[in-house]
Amino acid sequence: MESQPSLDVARLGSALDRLTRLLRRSSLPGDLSPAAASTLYTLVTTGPARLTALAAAEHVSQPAMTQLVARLEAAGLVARGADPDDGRVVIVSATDAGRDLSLARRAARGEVLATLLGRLPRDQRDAIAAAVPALEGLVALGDADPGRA
Amino acid sequence: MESQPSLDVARLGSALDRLTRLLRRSSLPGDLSPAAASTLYTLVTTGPARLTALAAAEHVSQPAMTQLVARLEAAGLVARGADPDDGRVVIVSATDAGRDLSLARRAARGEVLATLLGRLPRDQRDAIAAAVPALEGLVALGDADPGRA
DNA sequence: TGACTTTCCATAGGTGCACTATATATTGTC
DNA sequence: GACAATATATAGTGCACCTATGGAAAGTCA
Repeated sequence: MESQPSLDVARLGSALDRLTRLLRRSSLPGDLSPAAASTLYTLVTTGPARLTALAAAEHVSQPAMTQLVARLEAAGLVARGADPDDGRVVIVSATDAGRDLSLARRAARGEVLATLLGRLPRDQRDAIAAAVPALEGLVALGDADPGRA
Repeated sequence: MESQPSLDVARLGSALDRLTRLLRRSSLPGDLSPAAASTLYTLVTTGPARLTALAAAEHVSQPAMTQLVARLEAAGLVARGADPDDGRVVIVSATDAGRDLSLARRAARGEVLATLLGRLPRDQRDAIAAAVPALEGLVALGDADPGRA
């Protein structure tokens, strides 16, 4: 463990956890479960996907994704289509309403974050801004290596 | 909104969300639900508390906290005690086993984070280290103002 | 071609964990 | 000693996940 005194992973982990719970309980439009919101977000940002691929991407079982998509479809947020080349697969895509809702939620969460950030001292705000690419890099590493993370 | 081009709140929010989900699905000892883990963590770090206070702190209903504490008690992680001055209240405290488990989970999550951080370029790692106090400040702001966040 | 295996999705049954509404017990007030 | 307020427990309900299994379509090979 190359533990650097300047980087306390326990503090970082705790702060990340608490910050996310803070954002999660902020009121967002749409009343979606975390998994539903994440799935919709994935569909909006990366385009249509088949059910099994979605389940893998969201780390839920395939039956859970079938149910989740059924709920989203009932809410008019996604549509199910057929693959012309393979009669088994279901192609899930976000509807216009789904896209709008996802973007609205993203914007609302951004508002909350922006409000909090605006009350932070300038140097701390700058420190967070400087860390954003690094945090994204961390996520990319974790996604690429699901075994360890 | 004083939107600075250097701080994309949407990117920050997305990165935080994905990072937390990454950490959440990493295997931790104890098999606790997120709410249970958070409650145990609160008890370990801030000491014994009454049921209603715990429910408020964790943002769940009082019956949900009653159930949660019952599960934690059955697992031997917390103990329920009486208040000598008020026969109605239940004082919940972490047992030694609960304290050990919570610390072990915190350490395990730190390990995962440390592993990921170790594979990040030095400058990015430094950027995250520099942002830790600011992230903690953000959490403090959010906790102090539950209305907006 | 026809049987076998694989892949993709749906359904069934069960569980965990949250919620609202309500009951019970204790405390403080008049 | 009623009465209101507070702290917790119980009942009933619903959502969202899981494993196990079923059925349909596609690929494989004698």
